Amino acid sequence: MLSHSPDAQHPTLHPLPIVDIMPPGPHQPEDGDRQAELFDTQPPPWELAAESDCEAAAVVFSEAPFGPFHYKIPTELLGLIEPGMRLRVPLGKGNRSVQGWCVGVETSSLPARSLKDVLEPCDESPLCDPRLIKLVLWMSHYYQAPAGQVFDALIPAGVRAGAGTRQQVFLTPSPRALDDEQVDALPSKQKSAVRHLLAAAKPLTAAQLATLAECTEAPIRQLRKKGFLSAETRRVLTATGPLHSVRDRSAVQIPELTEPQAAALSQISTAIESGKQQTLVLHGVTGSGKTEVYIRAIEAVVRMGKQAIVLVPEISLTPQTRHRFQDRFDDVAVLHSQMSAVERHYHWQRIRSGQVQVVVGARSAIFAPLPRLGLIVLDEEHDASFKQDSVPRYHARRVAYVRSQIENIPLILGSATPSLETWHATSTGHATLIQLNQRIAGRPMPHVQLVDLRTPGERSGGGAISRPLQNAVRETLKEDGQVILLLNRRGFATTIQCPSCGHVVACPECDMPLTHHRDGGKAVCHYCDYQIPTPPWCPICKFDGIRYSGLGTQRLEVEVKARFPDAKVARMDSDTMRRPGSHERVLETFRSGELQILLGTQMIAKGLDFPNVLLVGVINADSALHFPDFRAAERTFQLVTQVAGRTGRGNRGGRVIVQTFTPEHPAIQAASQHDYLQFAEKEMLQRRKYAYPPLGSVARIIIRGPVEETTEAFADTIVERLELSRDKLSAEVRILGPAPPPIAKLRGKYRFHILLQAADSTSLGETIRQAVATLKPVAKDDIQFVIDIDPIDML
DNA sequence: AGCACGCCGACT
DNA sequence: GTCGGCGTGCTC
Repeated sequence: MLSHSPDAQHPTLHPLPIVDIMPPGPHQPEDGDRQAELFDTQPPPWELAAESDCEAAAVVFSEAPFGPFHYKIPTELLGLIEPGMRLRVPLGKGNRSVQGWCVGVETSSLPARSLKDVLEPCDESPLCDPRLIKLVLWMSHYYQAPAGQVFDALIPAGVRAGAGTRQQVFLTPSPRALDDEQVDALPSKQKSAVRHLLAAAKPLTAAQLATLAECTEAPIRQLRKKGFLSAETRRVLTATGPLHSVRDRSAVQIPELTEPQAAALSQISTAIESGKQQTLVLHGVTGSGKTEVYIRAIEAVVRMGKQAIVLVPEISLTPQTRHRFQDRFDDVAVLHSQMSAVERHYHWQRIRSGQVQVVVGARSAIFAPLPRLGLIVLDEEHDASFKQDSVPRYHARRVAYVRSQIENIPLILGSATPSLETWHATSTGHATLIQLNQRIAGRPMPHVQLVDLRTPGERSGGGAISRPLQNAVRETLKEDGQVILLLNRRGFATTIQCPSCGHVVACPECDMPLTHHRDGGKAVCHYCDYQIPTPPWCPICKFDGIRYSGLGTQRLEVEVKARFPDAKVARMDSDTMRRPGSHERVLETFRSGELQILLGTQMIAKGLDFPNVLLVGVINADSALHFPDFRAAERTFQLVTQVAGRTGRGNRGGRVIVQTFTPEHPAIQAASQHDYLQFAEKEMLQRRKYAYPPLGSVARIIIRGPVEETTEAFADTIVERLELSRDKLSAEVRILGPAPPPIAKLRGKYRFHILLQAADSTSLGETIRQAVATLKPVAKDDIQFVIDIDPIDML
């Protein structure tokens, strides 16, 4: 790993650059000094041999040892090797040949003897330009992931493998072929072939030339042997078939901007013209027309001859979304998850060649190699899918910010419910706030009614659907309207809530809800492992029917079908939507009006625009609220606000019913009043109290192994080392755990996690880096650990 | 990850 | 005495 093995043994070479970029949020101290120290080690004696000038390539690998290691560029390869290419190099005692990524080429005085030679380049040209390499090195450092693995995340596998391409031999006339006398002396077939090749004025394959000259390949082989033709091998695209379709744009209607949209656009245009990095937060209520603002901003960028990236949550990448952009720009590359390796490679090449104006895609589209990037847009920036849950565990929002810094271009973060990180950045001057407070066409926000489930009369016979919601569904169906019912994620975390007063049993140290353990009468905190015996009655109101369980979508579906036997119902959750395309099929049926009730988890809360949805019901707002995660209130607010935004999109208005045991909770109150500001201010106080982000930094280390005891013991040793490195750095870092996470056992492995908190991400990162530097997974017990910087959930 | 080194037990 | 177990460390 780049940062795990600082280049201490090669002080005569430049250490790898670490991008000096501060994330958004509170100001963080410069750490240049501390980083300089990392490289400031005495050279080993074997390095001090006679020096001579040479060029060296710094190389990182995707597998251990991760490097960076340095290799001499042999004279025959001078000028052919550039940063961003893959190289084949010898590694280890046996000099086995491995592939690595070149991250730098340096001319310096080197102990030439001690370096091995690069064997060969694997690419004709770099797969990554210097700015993207800078981004890779920043990610590798910040997320503590091997740089080689970051490259693998950056460059699609299809591109690395050259999917859809083939090595082909191309023929060009050699000097001898230009000599008319010599050509005239050739046999007729050969003469004709040379003439055709000269006339073609471009390199041809043997097969092509044979067709042109109406001969077989035999005369062409003769010509090569006689030296009339020279051959070069090139990789070319051989895939056939429609790789991208062009849409008919003649009938496209361009909507007029509302006044607030025009005002927002003019602020964005100023930023674009400034030619500087700037972060703009477009806070627009659901249905306020943010996408049209993005499109206009991108049009301005395109007029300047530049290009843009639009990132959207995976779930929003529907044909409708891509058509909105394809309708307005000549050349849009849409990167979606169901793409084949060949398609991906094809679009990647098009993007890199500079012909694409706009790239639309999910998380990984932030790495699109546009040569003249002028703007990055992150729509629904609060969405959790922007965080990758495998190495490198990056957040596209932060990576987008860093890329916008490297490229020196504006970044637009858009949302109806901005993350508190983003919100906080607007109050510290790291970002500029732009508001869109009104829906387009003067439509009102839907009315939100809270149903207090603590009132016994509201619940009907122990079911999930209260009397008011049941009545509302009935009325809506009678009016030929459609209904969306939202049920929160499946209840694997069983929190303990009193059905009488709504109280939730929480940890005194972390303010996290305790969850009930199946295998004993214990209630446990998943942050710090605080434990108490499960209370038999409510500690506040003494009610003795305290409950522990959640509710599943299947059960709800049965209930809905029983109560509304005449309605057509469809269920949408991760279980029923496993097959690609099934998602879109259900939505299409719903749009057509064939279905009356759509039932589902969060995936139905986002971005759907169905004018006939007159009622949205939230079955259990509390299960998200009492999830053991410091972002639970934020999630609840976002969820309720977003799902409420699915109604009132036509001329018939719409309403929302939210069922809850705690209607007085600030997140639920604020969501019911469509009041983001109220929510953000209240929630910020909570975060401040416990120094949770954005008022502090959080990291998490997950340890997993097949045996519970040894896994926990390893977690304990990590904690010891963390404490040691914290004290050595005199960093103010709070270390919690190890504790069992909400998912304590996954795929047969026991899991533990350690949580770390600090005021600034630098000291937190450094504490982990040093603790883990010489630590390796216990291979014999099959115990592994993962570092998650800025975790987005704690499962 | 792979490969060497090295330090203890069972064999020709 | 040596062959071989796998714990530890290094790979430019």
